[in-house]
Amino acid sequence: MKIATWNVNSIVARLPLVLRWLDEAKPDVLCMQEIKCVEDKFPAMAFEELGYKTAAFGQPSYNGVAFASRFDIQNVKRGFTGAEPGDHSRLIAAEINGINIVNVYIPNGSEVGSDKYIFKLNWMNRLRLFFKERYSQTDPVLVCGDFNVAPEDRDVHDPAKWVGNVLVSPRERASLEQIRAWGFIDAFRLFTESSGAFSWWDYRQGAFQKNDGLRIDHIWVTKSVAERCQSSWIDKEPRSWERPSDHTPVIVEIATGKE
DNA sequence: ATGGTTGTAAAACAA
Repeated sequence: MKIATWNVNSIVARLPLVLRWLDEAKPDVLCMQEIKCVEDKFPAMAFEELGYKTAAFGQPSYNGVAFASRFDIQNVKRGFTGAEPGDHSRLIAAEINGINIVNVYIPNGSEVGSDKYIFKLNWMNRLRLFFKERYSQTDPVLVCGDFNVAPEDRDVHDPAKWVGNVLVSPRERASLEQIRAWGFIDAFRLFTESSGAFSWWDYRQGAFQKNDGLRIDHIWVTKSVAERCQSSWIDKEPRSWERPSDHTPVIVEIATGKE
């Protein structure tokens, strides 16, 4: 079973690339972030024509998360429990083929110390509590998405250049580690220890051509899922296509016993 | 370079 995560940066603008990638990479599940549209505008039919069911949680213009899956998408949960009006659409969870998949778009944070930075840290704390209240560490749980944090310096092309910036600041990294410590393992790091593997490159300054990127998109799994992970990798190719998202897909292959 | 690029949506704002 192949599960992928991709911040598509507008599903309406990116639909041709997303469909092309689904056709070529053939993941069983694609978790998307930044769909940037309400559910009514989500192009569900285009996914159905490729054999994918969908579930989306959107809002106008910003944020938004969605699943596309060859398997049934069961027990869909949109947003945190106790969500309030005006909350961003940044989390969608569901049970897919026996795995509890939580698809998140963690806030960017803008600048260290800003209101948006505090909002990011608070949102990450709510995410930590979401796992605590909803799942057990022995459950098969997979959380993936645009975490907007590079966990370590080896996840940054030029760490010195990023000191003092969001995505790498110590408080964000500590908050991310608190989430991970509930019971997650970074699936990508089960298979690749080296630096230089990134999932996002800024649109500016030819960052992609210089591989001046960050690894901020992640797939984390609980122990029972980790034991079934067969491989995990980043597919850089869609970042090189015309009119790309600034992110590229991260994939994990999980044994289900049905293959 | 207080710039640079892209998306939404129609002027800033978010990333």
